[in-house]
Parts: sequence; C-alpha cells; structure tokens
Amino acid sequence: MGTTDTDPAGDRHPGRRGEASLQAIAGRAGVHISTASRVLRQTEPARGWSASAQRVLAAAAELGYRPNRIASSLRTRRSNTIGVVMPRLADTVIATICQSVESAARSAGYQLLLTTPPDEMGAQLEAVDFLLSRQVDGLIVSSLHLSGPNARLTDLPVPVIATNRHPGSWMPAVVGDDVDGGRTATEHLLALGHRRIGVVAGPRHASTGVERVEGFRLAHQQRDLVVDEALVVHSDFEVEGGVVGAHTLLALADPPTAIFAVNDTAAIGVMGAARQRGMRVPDDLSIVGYNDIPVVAQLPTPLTTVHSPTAMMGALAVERLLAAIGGDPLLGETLPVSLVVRSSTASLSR
Amino acid sequence: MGTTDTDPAGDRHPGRRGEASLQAIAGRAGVHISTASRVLRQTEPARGWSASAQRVLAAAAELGYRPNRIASSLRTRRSNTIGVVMPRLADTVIATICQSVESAARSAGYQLLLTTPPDEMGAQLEAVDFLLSRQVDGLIVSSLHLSGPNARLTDLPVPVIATNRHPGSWMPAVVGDDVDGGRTATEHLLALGHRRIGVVAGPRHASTGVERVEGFRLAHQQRDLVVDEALVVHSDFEVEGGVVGAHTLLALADPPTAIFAVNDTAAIGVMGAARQRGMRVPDDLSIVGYNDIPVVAQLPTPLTTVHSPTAMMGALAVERLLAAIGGDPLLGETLPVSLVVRSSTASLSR
DNA sequence: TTGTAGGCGTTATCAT
DNA sequence: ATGATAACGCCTACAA
Repeated sequence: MGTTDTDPAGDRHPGRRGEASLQAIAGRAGVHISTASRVLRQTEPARGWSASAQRVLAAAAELGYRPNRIASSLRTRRSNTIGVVMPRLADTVIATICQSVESAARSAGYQLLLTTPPDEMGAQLEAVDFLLSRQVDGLIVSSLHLSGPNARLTDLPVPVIATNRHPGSWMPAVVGDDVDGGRTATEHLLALGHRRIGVVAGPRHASTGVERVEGFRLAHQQRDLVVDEALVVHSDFEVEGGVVGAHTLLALADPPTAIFAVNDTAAIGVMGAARQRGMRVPDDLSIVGYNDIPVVAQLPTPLTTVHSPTAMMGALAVERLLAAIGGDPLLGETLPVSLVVRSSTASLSR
Repeated sequence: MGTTDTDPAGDRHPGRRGEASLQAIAGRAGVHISTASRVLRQTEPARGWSASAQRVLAAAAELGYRPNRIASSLRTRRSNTIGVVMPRLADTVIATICQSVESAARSAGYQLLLTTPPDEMGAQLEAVDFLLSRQVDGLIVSSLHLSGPNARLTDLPVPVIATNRHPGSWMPAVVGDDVDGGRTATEHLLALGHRRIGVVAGPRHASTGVERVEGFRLAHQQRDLVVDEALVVHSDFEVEGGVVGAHTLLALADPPTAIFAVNDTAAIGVMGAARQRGMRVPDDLSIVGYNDIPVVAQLPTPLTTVHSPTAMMGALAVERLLAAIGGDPLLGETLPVSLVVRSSTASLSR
C-alpha cells in the first residue's frame, strides 16, 4: 500500500509535515490532479469557474493549500529565485542595496537566496557554487575583487550581474560613478584652497575605493597639482579603519589640512581621530565622506559627502538581471553621483 | 525518444542549462545512477574507493557536477533552508543580526531565504506564506508586532523563532533584556541629577521600544519619582524620527535636560536637533542611545548607549531553531545588556 | 473542459 | 558493493 491508492474520499497524501498536496485537493474535489493543477494556476475564465473548478478552489481554501514550489521548480526548471552574494551586510550601504534588491525581486515574483560570506574571493565563489546548486535563476554579487580567481564567473549556467563594486569591465555591473564622485569630492576641497589632502582609501581590491582615489588623482591632475603618495593610506571600510588611517595621516610631519574618506563610515572614524587629537572639524580639519548614509546629515558636525544612489543600484541590478533571465542581453550601468556640501568642510584660512 | 534511453556513451541528459546530472555521471562512469548517487554522498570507505566509485568521482569532477538540491529536497523533504523575515534591513541593528544568522546557518549547512517586507504584520505574514511554500525547514522573524493577526504563527508546519523583537511571551524569542537596558540607561541619567528626562520611544508596536520605556518608568519608580507623560514621545526608529521627537520635547514649556532615545540612530537624530537649536551635548543636553552600533563610539561627541548583543542574538536564534528542527523543544532566551558611558551625558550642573 | 501518462533529478528500499 | 524501481509533488503535452 503506497500513496498511489484510489482512495475516493480524498484528503490523503499528507505531504510533508501534514501539508495538503495537490493530490489531496484533487481527491477532495473529486477531480483528477491535473485538473486541480490547472484550475489553481488559472485566472477566472471568461464564463466563470466550472462546477468542478469551484470544488477545487473550495478544497484548496479549506485545506489551506500551499503549493510546493520545490516540486514545481523541479518540473519547470525555474526556481523563481535569485542568488545574492553580499559580504559585509552589516554595512549600511550593502544592507540598503540588499533591501532594494529584495523589494524589486519580490515585486517581480522572485525570492532571494542570500549569503554574506567573508569579503574574500574564495569564499564568494564558494557561495556562488552553493547558490547554483540550489538552482537560482540568476545571481547578484556585490563585492567582487579587482583581481583573483573570478574568471570562473564568466561561464555560469545563469546570468550574473555585479553591483556596488565591479571586478573589471569584462563583467556587467550596476555601480555608481566612483571616479567622478572622487573627483568631485576632491575638487570641492581644492576649490576651498586645500593643497594637502589626505585619503583614507579603502582596500586595494575594491573598485569603489580604487576608483574614488582615481578621481582624487584626476582632480589634482586637472589643476596640474601633484599628489603626495604619502597622503594616500589604505584601510578597510569600517569605522576603525578611518580612525587608524586618519591618525597615520595626521601624524605626518607635514599633515593634511583635509581628509577624503572613501566611505562615510570611515569618515566618521576620521572625525573620531580628529576629536582624539583635539582638532576641530572643519576649523582644523576638513572632512569629506562618500555614500551619504542617513546618519551623517545629523551628526554634530554634518558631513559633506558624495551621495550615491544605493537603493537605485539594487533595483536596477534586479531589473537588468530579470531581463537577462528573460533572454535579453545583460547590460550594466554606471549611475551618476552628486556632492552634498554640509558643515565638515571649510576653506583653508591661512 | 525520451530520456529513458540506454545510450551507452553517457554524457547525455543535459539537465537544465546544460548542467550535468547524476544520470550523466552514471553514464560516463558506466554505472547505474543509484550507484553514482551513493558514491557521491559517501565519505571514502575504510578500504578505499572501489574501481567504479573512482570512475564516478572522476566523471563528476570532469563534468563539474553540481547536485541539484531542488530535486534532492523534493525527495528528502528537507530543503536545508531557513526562511528569514527581516523588515528594515537597512538598519544596522537588523543587518547585523541578519549577517550573524547567515553565518551561523551557513556553517551548519543551511542557506537563507531572505525577505524584508514592510514593517507591518500583514506583509510579514504574507512573507511567511511565501517562505513556507518554498519548503523552508524553519523560520526566523525579527520584527513582529505586539498586536495584530500573528496568531497565525502558532500553527505552522515548521518551527518559528522570533528575534530582536518579540510579539508577546507566547512565542519563543531570542531578544535582549530591553526592560533592564531601559532601566539602566535611565538610572544613569537620574544618578547624574537629571529629573526631567525625555524619551524618544519608537513605535508602539515594537517590543524593543515599549520595554525600554518600561525600564525607563521602572527606574523612576525605584526612586519614587513620577514620570511626566509629556516627556514620552513616540516615533519611528529612523534618524528623522529622532530629530522630530527631540524638537517636540525641546519645544516644551519645561523641556527635558536629558533625552533617552530607544535606539542609536534616533539618538543621532536627537543630536542633530540639539545642534539645530544651538544646544551643546552634553553641556546643555545629555543624550543616551541604545544598541551601541559601531559609529557612535567615534562621533564628535561619543554617545553613551546601551550595548546590545546583536550578533549573538542572530547566532543563538539559529542555534535554537536548528535544535528545534532536530526535534528538540524550541527555547527562547533573553540576553543581558550593559551600559556604555561615553561623552554625551554629564551631570546636571544647576 | 477534463483525464492520461510521463518525467523533472534525486534518494531510499529492495533485491541481487 | 551494485542495480532495479518507485516515489517526492507538480506540470504539460496529448488524447478524449
């Protein structure tokens, strides 16, 4: 006696954990399982539901039927799931992107399989494999490195799009215009008269930090100024990275009069270091951040920063990915950014 | 000709998107599919791999075999997936919990199906249904309301645990000791001599805010002081909520000399409002926050706050949930918190 | 409109 | 140790 009985009463085939299956619905409604399946996935036909269709609907409602999407995915070969690889999720920028990715995906009928591995390529590629094993229809990856074994990403069975960071131009990515952002931030400080500007540059493997620093160099170049390499210090993206980086810079024999931190969190760390050294912002030190996360507008000294369209990045990445899943070519995009001047920067008064 | 051929060459049955299936491995190794399945899920037996097992292993490696976990889930009735419902993911506290949940789950071999719906009960329950449809083995929910139609959560086919907030004592939850945190924060201000303390209390539906305010009342009660209800203003948990709440409080005829904001983000908003009014912190206004998110230690005025064990909450929630999935009873826990005194609070000097 | 049959890729039970 | 076989729950031609 298996499950392929001919039980006329229906209501059998309990499925896992007692959940009603299609089979149970069909039994209770006295129709064949395929009929139940069809009815449940149709919208009401022009001339209304047939008698048996109504019974199916009623049975599904009474039994609290929840379709088993694992089974249907197996059959249809589509999981309606997007894999997301987002290290450093605790960072506001990443979390904001993730939230917008989820909203966009959800309103398109997709769900998210999320992983937030360490920010290392090995761990990220491993995460990709896990996700593929789960049959995701596409992938969004937020923190690829500029170098490393990421060539493995070129030949995947599903479309992949990068966001936040890009690993190089060979991969479609939805990112902000980091070079322009870095340039604009720096030009703002140069225009205020600063000539020794320090940079808390982030890690060398992140396109965001690297390109914002490129913009920093570009701004100098446009004014025929040379960059003192001692003023560019690398760090991580955390608060503490900003603290350490700023102390390094401010301890120099000829310290900077302004510091550009490539993200807001580190910029807050820079503020902390300034306070520890008894320096006032912006009187003794000007500071520019990057991203415009919500808190920085309300700090005791509101932070001048570059606004980056984080929420839009997530939504657009999803849009492009879904288009690619639908068969279109996969297109990246570089979104414009804009400087927001607040109170942490002032003109050099000597 | 279907797929049940007897093709001796193997390498057929391309599976979706050209991925190799078990069938293909078996074909290439010249063994039956069930043998391939077994070999691939065994560890090396005592006397080493048999000849055919070696061929299976080789074939899998050559073809880059990735098991289709959707198929295996269907068969085993376990998805090895945890459903996560976390509204307000962009908030550092929530994102930190989410990250620790993911790490703990991943190291236990589970993956996360994440959804971050609006912070309303209807949307959250809808999310639960979607997740159940995807056959998650258990659920973690971070933002349940104290009231609303959450009775539906009592009779689910899989274990559910709350974290961050709890919806009432009827549901197992891993949360911080919010009453004690609120009491400690308030007692700190009372000990400094403050007698008119304002509260930016968060929304009425969140146990976190509500219980922190309970602690606030308790601290007064323990000193036989009465709370002026005009000093308790509700808000959301965002920066702007803090700004608005603080302005409301500071515009009172008899304004507070200190403000307790039930989360750090709102506390930063309070700082912003103070700045807008030309008040110095802590000289003119003392401020206490809650959570101890990383940035507050480095603010120009480092924030006094209550440290809550966010990362531990996530990890513990996963631990308890997995135990429940394994058949154990589902147990919640209330984790201790501690006050961190920094520079945003000072004794009342008059 | 409804029923029939076969299969999605994997695993578990049996027998060999 | 390996092979045959039958599901897991659902979907989709195709036939009636």
